[in-house]
Amino acid sequence: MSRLLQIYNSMLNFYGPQGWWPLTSCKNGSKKTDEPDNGKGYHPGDYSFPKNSRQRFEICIGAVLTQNTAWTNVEKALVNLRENKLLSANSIKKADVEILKKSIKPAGYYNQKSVYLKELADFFISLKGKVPARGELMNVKGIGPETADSILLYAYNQLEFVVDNYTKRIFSETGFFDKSANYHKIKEIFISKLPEDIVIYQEFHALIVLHAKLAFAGGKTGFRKTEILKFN
DNA sequence: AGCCAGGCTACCG
DNA sequence: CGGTAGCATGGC
Repeated sequence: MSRLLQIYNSMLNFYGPQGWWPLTSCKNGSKKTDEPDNGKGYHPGDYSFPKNSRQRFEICIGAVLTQNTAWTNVEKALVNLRENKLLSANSIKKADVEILKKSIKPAGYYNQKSVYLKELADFFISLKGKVPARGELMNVKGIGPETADSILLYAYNQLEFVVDNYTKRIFSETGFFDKSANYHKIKEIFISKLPEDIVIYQEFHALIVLHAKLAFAGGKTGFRKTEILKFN
């Protein structure tokens, strides 16, 4: 077993399954899967999401809205979008851009992100339900490597490992690769050391984010190696 | 009062 | 090409 897989198993054992991607429109065990959840919207241990096209699209726009932005702010934006009936590709496509901006304002960068959401809606509609290729996803303005992989992994259950700043920071400081390693290089390292398993890809990224949030919490001072090494 | 958050684009040399 | 300023809000 690779060291990365050992770390994954330890983290999963310690924190438990995270149930990413969080959906405001899912309620675990509920028959009505398109109604607002009264909890956080997570579905730990249930890998049957997204259950429909609307949930798939919600993951896509959440992936854009959370760029360099705390998820708590994204949730506020998603609630606003829901209240304004703007959680579907068709409604965002038709939406007045000022209404759209106002809805997503809590998630920040609303001038940029409103354009990104419009582009994303057009693209989503053009897919007609098909799974997008990574390259065409990245041709959509506002979708870079991480957002593309998040969408593919969580919205389309494709085997793409997601590399974010936390992943880079934690695993470079613990010697898995150099700090200068680029996105593709880091992604390849994880892919080469892990089984080809969607659940592992989904949970590992979620666990890394959770762990990083806790390890860095309140802390300016850099990441402490002992925090990740305890999972070794 | 700052610093930070699950990045990306555009532009710089 | 690699590097980085700018984008914006809310939480701590």
